[in-house]
Amino acid sequence: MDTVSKAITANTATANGGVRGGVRGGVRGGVRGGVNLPALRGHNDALVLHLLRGAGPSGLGRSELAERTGLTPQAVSKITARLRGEGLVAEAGRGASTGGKPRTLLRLVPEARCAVGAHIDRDELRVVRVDLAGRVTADWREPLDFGAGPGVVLDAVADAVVRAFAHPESGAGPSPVLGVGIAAPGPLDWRTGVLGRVTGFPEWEGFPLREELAGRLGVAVVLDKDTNAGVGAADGGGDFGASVYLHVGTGLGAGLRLNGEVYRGVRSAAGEFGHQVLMLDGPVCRCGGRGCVEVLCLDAVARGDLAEAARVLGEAAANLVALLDVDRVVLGGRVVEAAAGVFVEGVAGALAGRGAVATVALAGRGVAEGAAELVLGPFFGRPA
Amino acid sequence: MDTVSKAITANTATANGGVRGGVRGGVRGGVRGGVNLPALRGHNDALVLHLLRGAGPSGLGRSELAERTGLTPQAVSKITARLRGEGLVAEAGRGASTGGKPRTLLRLVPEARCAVGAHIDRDELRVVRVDLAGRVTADWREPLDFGAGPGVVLDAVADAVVRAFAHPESGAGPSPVLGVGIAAPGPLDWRTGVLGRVTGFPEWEGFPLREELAGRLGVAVVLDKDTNAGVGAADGGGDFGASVYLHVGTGLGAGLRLNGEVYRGVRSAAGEFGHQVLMLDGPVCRCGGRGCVEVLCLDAVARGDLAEAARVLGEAAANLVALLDVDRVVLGGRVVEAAAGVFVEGVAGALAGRGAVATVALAGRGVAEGAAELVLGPFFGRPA
DNA sequence: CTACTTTGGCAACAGCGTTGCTTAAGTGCA
DNA sequence: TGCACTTAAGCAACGCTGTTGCCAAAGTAG
Repeated sequence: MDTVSKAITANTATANGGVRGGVRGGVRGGVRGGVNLPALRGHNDALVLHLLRGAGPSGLGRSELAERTGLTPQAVSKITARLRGEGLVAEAGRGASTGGKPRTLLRLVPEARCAVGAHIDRDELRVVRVDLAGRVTADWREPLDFGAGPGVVLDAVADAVVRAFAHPESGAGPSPVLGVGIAAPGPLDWRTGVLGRVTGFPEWEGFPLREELAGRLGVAVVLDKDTNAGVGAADGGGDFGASVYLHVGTGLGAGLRLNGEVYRGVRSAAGEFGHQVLMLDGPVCRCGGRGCVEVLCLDAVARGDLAEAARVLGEAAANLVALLDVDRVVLGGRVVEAAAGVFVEGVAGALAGRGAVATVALAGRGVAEGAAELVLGPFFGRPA
Repeated sequence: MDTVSKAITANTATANGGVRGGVRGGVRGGVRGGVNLPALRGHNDALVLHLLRGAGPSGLGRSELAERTGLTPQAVSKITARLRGEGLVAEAGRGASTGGKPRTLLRLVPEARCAVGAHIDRDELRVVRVDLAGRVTADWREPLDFGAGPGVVLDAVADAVVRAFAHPESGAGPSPVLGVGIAAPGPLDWRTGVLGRVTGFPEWEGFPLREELAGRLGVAVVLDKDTNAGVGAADGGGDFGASVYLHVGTGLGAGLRLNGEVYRGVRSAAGEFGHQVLMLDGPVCRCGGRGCVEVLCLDAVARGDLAEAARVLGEAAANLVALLDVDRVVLGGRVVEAAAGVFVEGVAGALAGRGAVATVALAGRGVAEGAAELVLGPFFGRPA
């Protein structure tokens, strides 16, 4: 097992509440553990890779890396030499001189590794293959009947992912795969990878999707709610901001990204947005409550009053922005996509003066990209 | 400057967005930086101290520390030897044998250092001195007119804190002070320590409270909103839970604790709870909005309808619990304290079946204790 | 052509946790 | 009482990390 496979496997194990030590990015993360030299090295390696990823193809000089990491230039030289040896980093020409020897620029080699992301939706499967820079190098799309149950769906997903494994990178052959990220309808337990009671699909309750797929595919698999993958994709680069992804489809859901990390809550249940009460003693919702955003918003959609639906969504979003001091609100889902302008305008209106901007998610494969980011994130040192 | 002063000063500097490296607990934290050997050592030291703090006076064996940190027993021996040399850790007898040599227990020495916390309320000042275990070793209370402005208030706070500095620990003399934590009415910028526009007290806007106090006192000062200090105190021990502190006083505010850490948002403005809209197009609130929790709840209180106030508060709390997947809701503030039973019952009712419990905060000095915890937290490796 | 500045590698070093081994201090059984 | 076994914990040597001191390389500025 090479270093990278070990890293992602161990990281996944960490996500599972287990092992630590000796992994790239092993210092930060949920488990409050001790740090030894391999963990230290993994952290610094991942940090440098992360900075180079952010710099793009033009790259960064060693001295800039030193300044931004707080390490000495000599330490950066050693770290980058290591990473060049692994093929993850390459030289990218020289920068402009600032009065002395011009710096040698370094860049991430995006083709060195790749990740696969899959979005299991209620009626469709989307799979993407992305390189280390997060760029989509191939994508697939096919109909899927989520209600057909675990057996059928698992076959379809496994087939599509294996196809993605074999897909050649631009020019050369396929890169080593870091792992597979899966986005599925919630609720589900992110730590164990077991599905919960998905509304309308009781046959999935308790199904260990992550474990089953990992067994079939033989690589690390990370499973998360589609809304969490969505918020990860919508704002992949930001280090510390807070953003919210609001999904309006058959229901309303939210993905939260706080301090630059997806927030999942103590039971993986965070982001329950649809049943926020917005009108005390209002109309009865299918959840049994009264005056939930979902019933107010979707009823308005059903009546054809999109402006009212957007206003309701905006008010709920404003609550969320005020409570969590959020930067960005990203809207997505089929209802929004069908009338993006109306919804963005309505939400932006409610958010006026609160310091947050409303945008609309790129339709289609965004959630699948976010699923791939579930794998890339830990590789670049984000807490698993 | 001794190691500890250096640690807390540097940690405070980190809170301020600046320096890193060579500090206790230097590995985790907001700034995503490189890790060198001193930072690694600081992290492991802080981690061991944290575990010993949680174990209380009975202490922990070296092998348990090894297991819980993931480090080797030998590494733990070296670390604890260092900490014993600094007087922070001491032996605490022997544990029961499990078939071999019984383990030598180690415990935190709470008197080795101390911290001071101050709660600046609108009409009262409370100051506590706490030891490393978080126990209050002395507290003071005096009337304060926050509206008298920065000059008068600063004098009063500085006097009270200096008095706390000199207070002898039980038995021996005063312990070295790690720093001072200040809780003040929000809004304020936690990173810079500058106050914002506090409702009803325009003369405080833009006042650099943290800097001014640090200059006068000559020690590290951390400033945070009273609600953030409140949530820190309410659940000081928990490592990973999520809890919310809801304060009902002249207004409604919330402190959020997510993944075991106080969440402050991108502009230090998180926890804006009072103006969550709970009744679309409801009664007009002083904030200009309509149907905010604050106007609904406080109007009910004014009418003497505490049950309705509690119900409204409960519904808003339920929104928050659902959205953030929170463990615990802690209620505080004078309105709650005046009728704790009614409010706990009302909120607990709304929370039924959501997996969160409602409790009431210890009245009085709780926020000041939380302020002291702002200083202790970084010492034990919590992100500053 | 001659300073001067900046970059970045080489070599020696200090300090971290780890490994291998030894000693200490108990339990359990004959 | 004696012996084997188990667990705890320290000593010494070690490997590997980033750091420091030094020097060569490669530009700019006059």
